[in-house]
Amino acid sequence: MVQDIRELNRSAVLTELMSLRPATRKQIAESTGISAATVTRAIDQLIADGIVCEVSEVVVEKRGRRAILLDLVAERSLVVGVDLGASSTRIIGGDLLANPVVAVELPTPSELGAAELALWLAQQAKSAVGARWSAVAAVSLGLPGAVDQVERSVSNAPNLKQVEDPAFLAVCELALGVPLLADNDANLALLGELRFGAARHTPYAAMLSLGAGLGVGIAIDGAILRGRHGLVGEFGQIPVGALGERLESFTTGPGLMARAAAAGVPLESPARLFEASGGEGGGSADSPTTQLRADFDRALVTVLTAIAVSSEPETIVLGGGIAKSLVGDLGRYQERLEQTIRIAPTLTSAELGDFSGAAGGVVSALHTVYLTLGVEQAALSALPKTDLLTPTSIRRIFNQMIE
Amino acid sequence: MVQDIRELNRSAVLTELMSLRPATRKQIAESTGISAATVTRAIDQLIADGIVCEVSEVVVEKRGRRAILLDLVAERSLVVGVDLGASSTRIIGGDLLANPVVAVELPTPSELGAAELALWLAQQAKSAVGARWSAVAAVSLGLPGAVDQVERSVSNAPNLKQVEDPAFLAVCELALGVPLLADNDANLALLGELRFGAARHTPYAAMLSLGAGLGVGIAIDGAILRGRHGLVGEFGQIPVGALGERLESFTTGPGLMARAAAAGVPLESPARLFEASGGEGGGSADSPTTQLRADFDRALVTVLTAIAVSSEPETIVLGGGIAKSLVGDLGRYQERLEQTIRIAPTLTSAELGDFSGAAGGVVSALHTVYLTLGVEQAALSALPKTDLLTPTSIRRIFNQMIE
DNA sequence: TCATTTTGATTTCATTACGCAATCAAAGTC
DNA sequence: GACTTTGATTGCGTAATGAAATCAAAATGA
Repeated sequence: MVQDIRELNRSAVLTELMSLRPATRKQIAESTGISAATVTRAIDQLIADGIVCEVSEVVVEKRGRRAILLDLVAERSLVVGVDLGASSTRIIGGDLLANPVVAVELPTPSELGAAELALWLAQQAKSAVGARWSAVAAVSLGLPGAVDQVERSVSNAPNLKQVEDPAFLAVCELALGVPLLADNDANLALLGELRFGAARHTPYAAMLSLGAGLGVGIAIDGAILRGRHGLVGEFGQIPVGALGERLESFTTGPGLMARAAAAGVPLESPARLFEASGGEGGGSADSPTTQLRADFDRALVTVLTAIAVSSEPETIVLGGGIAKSLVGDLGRYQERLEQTIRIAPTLTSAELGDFSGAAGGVVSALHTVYLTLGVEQAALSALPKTDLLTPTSIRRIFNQMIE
Repeated sequence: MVQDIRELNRSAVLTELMSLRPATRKQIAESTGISAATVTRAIDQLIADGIVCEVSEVVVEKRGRRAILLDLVAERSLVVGVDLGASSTRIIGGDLLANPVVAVELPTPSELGAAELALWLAQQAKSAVGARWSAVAAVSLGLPGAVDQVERSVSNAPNLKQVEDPAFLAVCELALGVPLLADNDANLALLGELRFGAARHTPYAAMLSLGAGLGVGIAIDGAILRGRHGLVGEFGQIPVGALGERLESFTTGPGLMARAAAAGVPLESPARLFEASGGEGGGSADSPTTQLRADFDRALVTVLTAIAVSSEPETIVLGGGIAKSLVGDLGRYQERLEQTIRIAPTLTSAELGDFSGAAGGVVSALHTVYLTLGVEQAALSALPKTDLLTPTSIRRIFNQMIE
């Protein structure tokens, strides 16, 4: 136990460095309360381990010896975040500071079987990262379904059935050859937005992903709330309406299409509904389209309220295909929400767009790597502290990769 | 930092003792991994501080020196849990092992103003505990409203408006003269059931309190989920139904009475609705009563589902006045829930009955006292480890107090 | 009955890692 | 060029630990 204290201090020093991020020994000593002597010794160790390096001297117009800035050795390893959607797959690779080095978007070959899809995914990840694949320390995978973290099984993924096959994750991890984390796509999208996007200013946030399915991610004090069976967030299952229809039948793409068909309304795509019904008074009153839209609106306010009272997020981030059609209406929903609940969360759109999930994968993978380096668990929710992963940096890397 | 390690070990030893609870030095050494020498030294300190005492020797048919059992000094201080309901107030006082020493039930003088009610409450608590009041270390108070833990303010308490007045808590704490914790009554009831009642076998549970209001408490891994403004659990605000009515208008006492009146059904009390409409086919089909009951059932399944997907509890405990009328119907709701959601939580009734809230107050107060003694925060969710606070022990003390 | 065995608690002692303070290092200032 | 200032490093005494030896208290059995 007496030698444990050294390990403890090493963790504390590393954690503080990660949070301040470039920092001098002195700063770390001051903010941790650990003596300068011990900080020096811990940093020596961390440098010897190749985890930390001296960057450059601070340039300040001050007397005295220059302080030396320390930082994490970003190139030490890479992580990869993958968002396997029903139609598109996005992959982002980044270094230990979440600086993106790879960003690709591919159509998901949803016709493949479980094992084939797994192999395809592994192949795409490897070829995207290229020569530096050997440096990859972890891959995090977002799936359009409920992921049981205990059993490591996937369920309720109607839009990409094959990932429910236990072989999928097994083959995938085997083919990748590195630790693979799996999670619900809304959880990862929230993690992405939480660190780099619309929710970066608050640790209490939720993500509502509206597209082919309805997914919800909830963050409490920066940590994603995961049920034992990954059921948390399945708000689409809530029965609403007199007939006991599920909420998702009013708000998801397939649900809307089915309802339109039942009402005899021709609808090419869910997006058309939002164009047609427009803002307040588009379309004739009482037309089937207006009715569909009104049902959608009511269901949306219901989910939003349910999310609000279940974890009291400061912000609810809307993402997914359908959310794109709602950007202009956010203010209206916000108003209705404020009428419904006293302290309503703020509604915003996903800033990282289609890449929130993959970006969240990077974050989630980084967290496991940080833990192995000795960063304190409790500090993870504020890490990585970086502003390198932004919509523009992703877009830049993405465009670079295309040519 | 080097002397901190001693404090660290002291905490670890005390925490382990609390979890094993009567335990010998050797057991503690083994389960903490701390050397026997250090455990002895830490225990010496704890005994000197009057926190721990040697109880008796273990009686085992074994050779060798007898091990000495250690335990917390239960009489060191008392805590009090108060559940201030709109109609009844319950008070339980217990020692550091949650052994109840006082249990009373009083009609709430709801006609009093904020300050008067506070004084009345303090007076009742003091007189219930009697001569040992000076030993009271903390009081925890459950209120029928949302309690903001940051601002320490109460809101949304329509059934006992005066507690929203900032003066209420201030006067109350002042009059009590000991630290006062305030929380939502459903949260405390959950805490009570979680440690001593229907949810004692799982750390993932929720409480649905149905009575004059609708309150929900959520526990994640044994810890009560509290939003910053205490809004978590206000599931009654969720709009359901085509007219956007709030969920609570279908399920709370006042809501049911209002709906009955609107439908022209004479209803003496909410309980009558459940007698009248009975199980599956009581009353004539399509009668207003049947309709009311059907609306209630649908709303109930909606809340239950919303609770289930928001935190994935293993058990949902039903408490409050209306829940008493539902005891016989739990199986039916359970079935409907299982049809709605894949892995449905188990529905149970509150085992501590009307005293869950006060019992939870005892737990919550104990937690703060434990923290001051040096118990590790993370261990609190499994403490106190005791089986002294039971429905029967409460009832026994309660009856003793009456004569 | 008394040495022996067994098991729990305590004490002894070498080791470890810390923090304080002195010292060294590297800059600007006068 | 001596002085001052500020950051990093090193020497040293102290505190707390763990392993092992010792003590304590019980049952066993010749």
